[in-house]
Amino acid sequence: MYKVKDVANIVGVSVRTLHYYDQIELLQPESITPAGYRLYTDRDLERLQQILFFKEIGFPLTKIKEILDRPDFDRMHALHAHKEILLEKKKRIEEMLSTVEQTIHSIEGGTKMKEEDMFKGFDMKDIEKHQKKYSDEAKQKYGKEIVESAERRTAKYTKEDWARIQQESNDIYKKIADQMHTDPSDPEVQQAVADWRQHITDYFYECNLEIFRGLGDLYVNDERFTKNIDKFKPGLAAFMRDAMHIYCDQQEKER
Amino acid sequence: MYKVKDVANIVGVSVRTLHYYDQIELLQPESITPAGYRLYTDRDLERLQQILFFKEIGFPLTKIKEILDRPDFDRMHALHAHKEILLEKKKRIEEMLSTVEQTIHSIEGGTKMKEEDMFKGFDMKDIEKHQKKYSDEAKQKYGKEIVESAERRTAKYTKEDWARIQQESNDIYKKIADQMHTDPSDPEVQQAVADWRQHITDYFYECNLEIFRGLGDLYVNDERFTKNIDKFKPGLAAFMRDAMHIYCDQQEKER
DNA sequence: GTTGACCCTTACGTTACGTCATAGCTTACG
DNA sequence: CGTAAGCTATGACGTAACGTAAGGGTCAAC
Repeated sequence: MYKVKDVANIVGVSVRTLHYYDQIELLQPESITPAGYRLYTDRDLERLQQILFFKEIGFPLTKIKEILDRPDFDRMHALHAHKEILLEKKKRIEEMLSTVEQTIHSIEGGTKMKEEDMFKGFDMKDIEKHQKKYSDEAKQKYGKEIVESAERRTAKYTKEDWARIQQESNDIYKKIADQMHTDPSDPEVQQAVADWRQHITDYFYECNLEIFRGLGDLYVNDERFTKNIDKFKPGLAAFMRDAMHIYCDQQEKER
Repeated sequence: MYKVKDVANIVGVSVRTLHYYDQIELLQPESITPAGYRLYTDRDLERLQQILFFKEIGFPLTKIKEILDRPDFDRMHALHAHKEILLEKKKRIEEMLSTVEQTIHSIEGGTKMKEEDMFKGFDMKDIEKHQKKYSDEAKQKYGKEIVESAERRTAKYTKEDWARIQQESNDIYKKIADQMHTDPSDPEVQQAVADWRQHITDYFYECNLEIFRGLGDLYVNDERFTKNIDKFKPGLAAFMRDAMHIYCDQQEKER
């Protein structure tokens, strides 16, 4: 029979932790004295030890309770699922690290990094400017008419409209960026690309396949586009161009 | 002038988040209507964008507030410090992953993994067994007398005593493990090693330099010791042996 | 019987919001 | 001009896993 502090010293946790585990019914001492003192047995200590093992590998206490309270619980499945979670977390942290390092690097490099470069454009003016770029480029390549019709349409948009449009386009970018580990011909990617073309058609101009293909090229040939797009994820611009080409090839074949 | 929902849509955060940022004075709208509506300006949006950048790389909001509120704040230092934190987290997760994978592997391998292998010894009996190992080994190498005197002493210990002793020895292991990035000759390490010898002398037997040095060798030559010690941190056993050797060399020189 | 070392419960603080609940404001429509 | 839809606001509780008092019993020893 061990009292709280004995247990705490033996396994190296705090008394508070034992109180808490008692409270959430994760580890309740086998007996209690008339004075209310918790008395733990060796069996309790074993359970605690198991709790600590699962805790060490990052399981939340609720899961641990499930695992320990139900002997039929599929530990193997739990471990695999948990591994996935850990891999996700690791990826997140690695992304953070890479961003931090890039930031440190670009400050050290004396580039001094204007904030406009550092952050994605977001407000109405930025979106307009962004669109202007498209327009100018498009003018040279596909004639004025389309562009002017686009400008007539965008001129009417309220700031709420712009917000929604921006949001929607961000979503598409993100969806594609999330699929960069697969192939540009992947059905999910192709669906997102189709959405992207539809988005442009809906909000800016009738985006035929010729224009769409040219737009894809623009993404890698014009560094203003490349930089902006690659902010979502490095390499996204090139990936999108490939996906857009594949999309156009397939559409043309279908006719 | 944007209302909360406009801002939320534009930058992709929730209204609640904006309320919260207002509350903790991280981002307060430039003006408020008579009805209490928050009105954000472009300047506010820029600040929000910066907040999101630092949040993305994992800074806590309190730090972000410091960074943004004080233009003289050393961002470079903050970034470096933050990088360290991220590296720590990454290490933790990688350790978890490795343990999870080991566990999965040993279950799959049909080894079925007895709990004694899976968990560190912790209770009184385990500690005693653990000590027995020392005793047996010591018997072969340094004769019975010392060992028997140790056993006479340890026989008197209560479970509280054992708990305290175990706790203390764990602390020493941890202290040394924490210094593994430095050299075994590092003063802090050497101090901990001295503590370790004192610990053994205090609670088990008069640990002279010859015995102490031999004990260090045991830590890497006997896998029962190695495995137990390396549970604190892989490589700890070897590191301790090196540190103990250096300690003994110095002590012998001083005479 | 009085220290001193333990033990107990209660309860707030932590992080960054999500999720109601309740209620006031604004705007478009009939 | 009334009203319903769609905003907005302020609480306030919940989350995870304890840390940290506060205030107050218990037990063994001197």
